[in-house]
Amino acid sequence: MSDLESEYFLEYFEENGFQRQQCPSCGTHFWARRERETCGEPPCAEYSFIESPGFESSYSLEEMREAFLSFFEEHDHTRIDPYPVAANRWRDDVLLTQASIYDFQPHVTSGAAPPPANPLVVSQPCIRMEDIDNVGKTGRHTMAFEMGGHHAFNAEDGSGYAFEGEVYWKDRAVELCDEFFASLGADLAEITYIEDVWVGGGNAGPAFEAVYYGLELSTLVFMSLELDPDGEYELKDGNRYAEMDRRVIDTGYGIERWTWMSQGTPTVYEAIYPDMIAFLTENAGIDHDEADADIVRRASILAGNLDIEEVSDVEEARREIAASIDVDPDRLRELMVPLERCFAIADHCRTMAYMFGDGIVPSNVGSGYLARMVLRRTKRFVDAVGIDAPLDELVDMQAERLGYENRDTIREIVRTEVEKYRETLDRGGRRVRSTAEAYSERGEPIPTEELIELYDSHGIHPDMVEEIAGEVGASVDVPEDFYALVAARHEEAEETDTGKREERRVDDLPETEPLYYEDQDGTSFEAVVLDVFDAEDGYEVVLDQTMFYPEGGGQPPDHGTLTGDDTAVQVEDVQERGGVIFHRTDDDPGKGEIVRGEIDADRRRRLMCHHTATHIIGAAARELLGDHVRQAGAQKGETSARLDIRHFERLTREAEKEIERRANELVRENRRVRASWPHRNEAETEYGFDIYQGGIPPGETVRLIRIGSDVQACGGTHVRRTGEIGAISLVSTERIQDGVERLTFAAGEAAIESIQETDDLLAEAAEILDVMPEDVPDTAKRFFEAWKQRGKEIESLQEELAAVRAGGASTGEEVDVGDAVAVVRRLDADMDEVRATANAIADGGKIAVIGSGADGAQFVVAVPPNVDVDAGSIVSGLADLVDGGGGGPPDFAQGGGPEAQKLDEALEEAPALLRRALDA
RNA sequence: GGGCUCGUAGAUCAGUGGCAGAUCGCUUCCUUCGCAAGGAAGAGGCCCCGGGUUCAAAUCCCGGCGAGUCCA
Repeated sequence: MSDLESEYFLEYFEENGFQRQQCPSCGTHFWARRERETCGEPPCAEYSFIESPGFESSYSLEEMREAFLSFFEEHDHTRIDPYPVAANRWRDDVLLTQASIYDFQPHVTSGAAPPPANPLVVSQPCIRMEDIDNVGKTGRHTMAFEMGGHHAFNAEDGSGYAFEGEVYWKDRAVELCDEFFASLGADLAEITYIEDVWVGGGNAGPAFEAVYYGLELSTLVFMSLELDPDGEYELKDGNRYAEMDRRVIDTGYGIERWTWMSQGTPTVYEAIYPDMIAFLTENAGIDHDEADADIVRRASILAGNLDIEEVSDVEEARREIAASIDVDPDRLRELMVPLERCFAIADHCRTMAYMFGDGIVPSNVGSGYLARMVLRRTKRFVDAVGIDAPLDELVDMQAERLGYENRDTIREIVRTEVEKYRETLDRGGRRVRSTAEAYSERGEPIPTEELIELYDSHGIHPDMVEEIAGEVGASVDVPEDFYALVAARHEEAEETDTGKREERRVDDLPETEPLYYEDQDGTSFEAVVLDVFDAEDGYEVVLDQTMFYPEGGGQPPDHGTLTGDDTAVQVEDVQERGGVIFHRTDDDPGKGEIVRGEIDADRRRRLMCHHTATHIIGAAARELLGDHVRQAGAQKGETSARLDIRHFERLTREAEKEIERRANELVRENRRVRASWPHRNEAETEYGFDIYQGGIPPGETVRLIRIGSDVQACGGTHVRRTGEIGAISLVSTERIQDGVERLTFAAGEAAIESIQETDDLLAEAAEILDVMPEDVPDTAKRFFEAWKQRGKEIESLQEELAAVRAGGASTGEEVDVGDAVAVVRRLDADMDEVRATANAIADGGKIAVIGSGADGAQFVVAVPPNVDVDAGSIVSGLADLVDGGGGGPPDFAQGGGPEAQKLDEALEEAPALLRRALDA
C-alpha cells in the first residue's frame, strides 16, 4: 500500500520558492512561500482579515463572481451558464446541487459524454443542507452559496472517452489559483496550500486547500482515482482506490468567502447581503451602540476560531467566546441571537429563491420536503425576531437580486406554503393545549412517548410543546436524545430490496437495431433470430433488428407475432437491456430462423396517441399553471394514460377544464411532432434541462421530441401530427403526494370511449330518477333533501307511536315483579322503533322488556331510574335463550340472537328473570 | 419510496362495541330606548365511501378516497 504523499510535490512549488511544512498543532502538511508557525487555518490560527481586508479593493458578490469568471475566461477557459440547484433534474442520485462538479456527473466524469467546453469555468449556485444549524452562528456558513469552479477534463489519446488529450493538471491548477490571488492584489506570502485527500461519489484524488489569513477560500481537487477493491490506495473512507485513465480538475472557489475577504466585515453575511441585512435588522429593531457593536465585532473574529461543527457545542462555544473577550455570556447571547437569526433569514431566503426559482415545489417528499423545512425554519426565525414583513416579500428580495423571471410564482408558492404552515401550527397548538391540559389535570408530566407522537405524526416541535405546556401549567421533560428517539422509531421499518438482477449473456450479443424510430407507423418487418433463451414463462428471443417497441419511458411494450416458415409465436412482452431487445414469446421460433414480425397495430396506435397526448397535456398544464410544472412520472396505456405533475396546490375544476380545453386546442392546431437526435450539449444549451422530464437518458446524443414550443428528451413512439389524436379527455385528477397531482386522461378512440362511459353513467342515473339528464343534479338534490326530511319525520313519528303504545300498555302485558312493574311485549319492528317504545315505557316508570322478531331475535330492556335492576344482565339472560348475546349500561341494554322461533319462549322467561334480579 | 396520525353538526373537537354529544356559531323569543351582554327554546348529522366480523359498528378488521406529519 502506498499513500498519496508524492502527489503533492509539484514543480510549480519548487520553481516558486514554496516549502513543504508540517503544522505542529494539527500535524497536516502544507506548502507556503515563507516559514509559518501553523497551517494557518482555524483552529490552529485566527481570522486576521476582519476589518483588515486581504485584497486591494472591496468587491460585492456580483463583482467577485465577475472577477472570477473573467479571470479564467482570459486564461483560456470557456464560461458556461450555471445549472439549476435542483440536481435531480439531470441526475437521480442526489436532490440538490452541492458543488460545481455535480454539473458534470455522472456522464462527463465517467467519460461517456463530452463536457460543454474544456477547460471551462462556471459559478454554480449550490445548496448544502448539512450546515443548516451553523448558518448565522459561525459567521462563515451559508446554506446557499456560489461555487466558482474551473474544470479541466484530461484523458489519454485513444482511450475512447468522449474527451481526449491533456488540457492541464496539478501544476497549472495551482498556478491559476495563485495568479487569481495575485490579480486581486493578495499578499502571496500569506497563502498556504494545505495537503488534503478528497473522496466522494466513487472517485478520489489528492487535493489542496488554499487558506489565506485564516480563511479557506478554495479547494483544488485532482480527481484521478476510482473505487477498486484491488486498488493500490486505501483512503480515509476505508475503501480502496486505483488510478484511472481520466483525470479531472475539480476546483471550488467560495465566491462568498472571496467577497468577504475583500471586505473584511465581521461576518460573511454582511459582505454578501448588505442591503437585506440592513433591512432585516432595522425592521427587527436591532440597534447597537458603539460598545455593543464592538462586542459583536470581537466575538465575530473568534466565532471562526472555534470549532462549531456540532449544534450541541454552540452554547459552550459562546461561553468560551464570552470569557475570552470578557463579556457576560448572557449579554453576548442577547446581542448575538437576534443578529444570527437575521443572518440566517437572509441566507435561507436566498436558498428558497434558488429552490422555488428553479422549480422545486414544496412537498412531503424529496427536495420539496427540504424546501418546506427551510421555509418553516425561516418563518420561525422571522417571527422570533419580530420582523413584520411577509415571508414572500423577503424571498422576493433575493429572487429579484438573483434575477429570476418567475418571481410571481415564487411568491405564490411561498404564500401558499406559509398559509399551510400556519394551519399546521393552529392545529398543532390546539392539540398540544388539550393534551397538556389533560396531563396537567392529572398532575402528571407530559410523557416522552407523547412528545414523540406529537412531533412524528403532527410536526410539533418539543419546544412548542414546552411553551404551551407552560401556559396551562403542565410540566414537560424533553430528553437530550429526543431526535434519536424519533429516529429509533423509524428504524423498525426495514427495507427489503430484492435487487435480483440476472445478467444474461448480453455481452456476447450485438445491440439490436431498432426500426421503430425510422418508421413509427410501420407494423411489419423481417429479422434473423440471433438467440433464444428459456424464460420463466416462455422464451426470450433476440433478433438482429426489430420493430417491437420495448417497455420504456412509461410506454408499455408492443405485442404481436413472429412468423417463420413453419412456426408462429406470440410476442407478449418486450424489454431492452444494454441495447439488446428481448422479445418474450410463448414458443421457440428457432435460432437462426428468418422470421416475419408483425406488431399489434391497434395497440401500438393507441399507445402512440397516449404518448403524444401526454406531452400535450404536460405542455398545456405548464402553460396554464406555470413553469414550475414538471413531470414527476407518467404511464401510458391502451385505454388511458396518466401524467404526474409537480404543482403546489390542488387543481380546481376550472383548472382541469382549462387544461383539457388547451390540450384539445393543441390537437386541433394539428402541429407537427418532430423528432431529432442532437448532441446532448447542444440540446441542453438550446432548450435547458426542462427537456429531461421523464428522466435522464445516457449517451452522447439524445432523442428530442418537439411539439410546438414543448421540447422533451423522449425515447417513445409518437404520432406524426397532433391532429391524428382527434381528442383528449381529462378523466380525473388526484393528489398522489403533497405537491404532485396525477392527471388521468384518454386520447383518440379511448377518449371517445371514456366520454361515452361517463355519459352512460349520467344516462343511467337519469333513467333511475326518471328525468332528463340535465335535471339529474336538481332531482338528486331534491331526492336527497326529501330523504333526509323523511328520516326525521319517521323518527318523530316513532317517538309519538312509542308514547301512545306506552300509554296503552296497561292492558294485559304488565307484570308485577316485586317492587316494580314491568311491561313485557313482543313488537316485530326495527330496532329504532323498539328502542323508542322501550324508552317511552321506562319514562312512564315501568321496566320495559321488548322482543322483536323482525331480524332474528332482538331484545331491548329499559329500566327507569330508582329501580334496582341491571338491564344488561336481563338482556344477556334473554339472549342466551336465543343463542346470542347482549349487554349495555344498567338503565338501557340491547341484545339478540339468531333463533327467532325461540323469541316467545324467551319473553315468557322475562318475568322470572326480573324477579330473580330484584330479589338478589 | 417508507413510517405514523386523522376524517363525527357551519367551525373546533369529545365519544373506542350497546339511545349521536359538547363548545362556539346560527334561528326564534324574552330582557333593553338601542347596543354589548344575559336568559329561554330550537334548527342543524349518509359519524368520508365500500366490504367484513358481531345479536349489535361512529367505534374492531380489510380496501378505497381525502387530509396532515416525520424520515430517506
